[in-house]
Amino acid sequence: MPELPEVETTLRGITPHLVDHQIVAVVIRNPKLRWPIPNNLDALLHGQVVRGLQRRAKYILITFDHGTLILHLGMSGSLRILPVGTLPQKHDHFDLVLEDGELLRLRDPRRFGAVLWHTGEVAQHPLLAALGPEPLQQDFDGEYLHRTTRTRSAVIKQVIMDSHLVVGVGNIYANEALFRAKIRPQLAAHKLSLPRCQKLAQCIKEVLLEAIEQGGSTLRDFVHSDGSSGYFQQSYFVYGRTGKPCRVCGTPIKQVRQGQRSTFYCLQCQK
DNA sequence: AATCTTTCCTGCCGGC
DNA sequence: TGCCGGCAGGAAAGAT
Repeated sequence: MPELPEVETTLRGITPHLVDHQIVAVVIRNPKLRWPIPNNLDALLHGQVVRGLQRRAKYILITFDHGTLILHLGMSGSLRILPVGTLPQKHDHFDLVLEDGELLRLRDPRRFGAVLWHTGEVAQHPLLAALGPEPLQQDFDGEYLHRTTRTRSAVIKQVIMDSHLVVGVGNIYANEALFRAKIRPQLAAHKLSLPRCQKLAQCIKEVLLEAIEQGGSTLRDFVHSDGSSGYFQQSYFVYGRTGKPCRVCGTPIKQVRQGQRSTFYCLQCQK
């Protein structure tokens, strides 16, 4: 379940192992992800040097002189740095082998992830071109949220999870941010006042930043370890806590269904 | 068997 | 009537 904080933590973990290193082989064991992994990647990348890594939304972008490798972890993907020769396990679909004896390995049991190649300006890739602002950047703020929700009659939780409006807010952090902002998830987006939009934008930033910090401390050695273990053991205020007492007021946490997703909230704290 | 996860796509709606 | 933004629902795989 990689949400933005886990993608950011992964990016920070793998970056020093990749930047300035040369690709000596690309291994595709199963190309059938959300879209097929291009079968000419080995020819494209052999001998090329990684120039940099970035994150855009939940995409990891690996920059080369002649193009960009775009990775997405989907719902179940993880990336690890391992010594060359480490035996692949069942869902290890893709490796980038480096000249220094390490490799980057993608594991993705549910195969909703992606490995794509793009030449030219990566921001213009069809998957990236229409994305909204990054939640942690300054151009995402209460004024922006207020302005862009005036025409939106959908419920606020759905709207903050819309990647055209703002990227990187998945189900867990949408629930947590709304709790922190004391806003009912089923409120129509256009009914939120400017002050409440400001509060919500701030809370989205806070929950994501705190999760990134926690990821950084709990997953410091994730690169060589068993992947996601531990990361999502952080304690939530509402997510997954149906029927348990609200950590603020004690009222049992309610669970409802919104757009095929579970929503958790406190009837007392959120209005 | 239902549920959970991400995000793109299709089809439909109402407003102008 | 045609266009468009907005919105709901569906789809993908596998573990539990």
